[in-house]
Amino acid sequence: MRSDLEPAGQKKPTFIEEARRRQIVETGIQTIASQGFSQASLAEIARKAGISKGVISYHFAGKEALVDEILRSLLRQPAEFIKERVSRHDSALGKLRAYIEANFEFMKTHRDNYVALVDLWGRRGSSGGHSSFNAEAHEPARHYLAHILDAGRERGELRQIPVRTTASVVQAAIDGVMLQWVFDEEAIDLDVSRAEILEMVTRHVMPQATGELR
Amino acid sequence: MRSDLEPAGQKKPTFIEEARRRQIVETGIQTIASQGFSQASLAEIARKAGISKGVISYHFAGKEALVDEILRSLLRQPAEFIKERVSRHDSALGKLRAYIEANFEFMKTHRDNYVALVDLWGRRGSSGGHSSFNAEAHEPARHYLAHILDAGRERGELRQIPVRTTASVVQAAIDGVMLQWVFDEEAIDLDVSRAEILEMVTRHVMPQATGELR
DNA sequence: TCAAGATCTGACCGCATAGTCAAATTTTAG
DNA sequence: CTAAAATTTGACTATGCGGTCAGATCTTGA
Repeated sequence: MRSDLEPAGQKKPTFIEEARRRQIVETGIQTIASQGFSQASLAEIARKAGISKGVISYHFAGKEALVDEILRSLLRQPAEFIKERVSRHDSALGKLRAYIEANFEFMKTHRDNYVALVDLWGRRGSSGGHSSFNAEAHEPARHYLAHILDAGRERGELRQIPVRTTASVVQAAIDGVMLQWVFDEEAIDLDVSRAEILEMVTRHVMPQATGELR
Repeated sequence: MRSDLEPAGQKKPTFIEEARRRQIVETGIQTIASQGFSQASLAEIARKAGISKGVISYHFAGKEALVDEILRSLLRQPAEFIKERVSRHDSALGKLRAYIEANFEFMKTHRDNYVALVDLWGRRGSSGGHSSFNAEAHEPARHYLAHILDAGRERGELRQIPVRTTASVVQAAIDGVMLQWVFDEEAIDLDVSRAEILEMVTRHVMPQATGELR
């Protein structure tokens, strides 16, 4: 018998347990990306994974729990990649630019992740209320960016920008392009969009260039 | 008996026909916005509208057709509002700024529209393939913005920017903020975000300027 | 080796859904 | 006014879903 309710933290996540969960999550992402969430039934995911439907119920408390795990995976992967890239730089501007570049680089190699993510954006809890998952999901990114900007502003490296708002807008530009690209891959050139955002944002936060303090 | 297949165009959309369709579409939007698409069954929409479920089937070919009409409504309304606002200006910069401002103004007064829209973004056709609806939906906005920018560039009013890409990025920033706002109304101040985007975009497209206001 | 637990199977259940339809009711038009 | 057409009702069907479960199979550890 398995239980999600261990006394304190995880007790013993079996080898098989971990592997199966990973497999099911991964297959779930692929299924959502290729057929849409509405077609991603437990039966279909199980079929694609080559396992019985009961296995999913055995390893996950329910579909809700599986989708939560999928969402966590979709958010964790790019976050880790981006943080690593940002950490290679010291200056605020370098970090900011690396943040934007890493976002686009991850996009290019993980399209399915974002197609699935957009598909899950519309999700709500079973009850009527809003799922706070999405709200909490984008907050860390804003906070992380704001931290970078704030450090640069303190050091006089950047303009006196409203860091929280600027962080929000920078993330918005990235997300917005990603959305258009998910909807129509042909219509958006990620490299060109990345360069444009980099230029625009750099102009926006730099103290001099051609502009000056607000 | 009613038929969607008239010889050429609509023949005679009855009074009741039009009114009922409007009512059902509007109730559908409210239902999706308040309870999520997954809870927006035909039965629930009918209940909220105070009509029998069969009425929906009578006036719409199926749920797919209803959702298509809802999407068209969600896209048409802001588009009309924004175009009117933009048309009041003559300069490219004026039109560009009016475009951004009108987007945010419409958002503030029509939150349900955007909550519903985000909920419908993940939709696909019943078959596996991608719904081209979303792809086609954002294209007109990009085209419209690009037209404004191009005119301004030709006239020397704006920098030599890549108009299509800039249009895409400007729209992206708006959409991205809208998304964050839909997910977490408290976390986003639309007025502040609007001002920030206006400043950033103005700096980006202006030939020189040291960052002044309109 | 072998018992105990972990994992898996496939049939099954209850339920919500989209869609149908004959009959009832309302609106239209001559 | 009245008959035909348009509209509405509510019960009905078929389908697919998430979830359950008894029993089969595999893994582990002493």
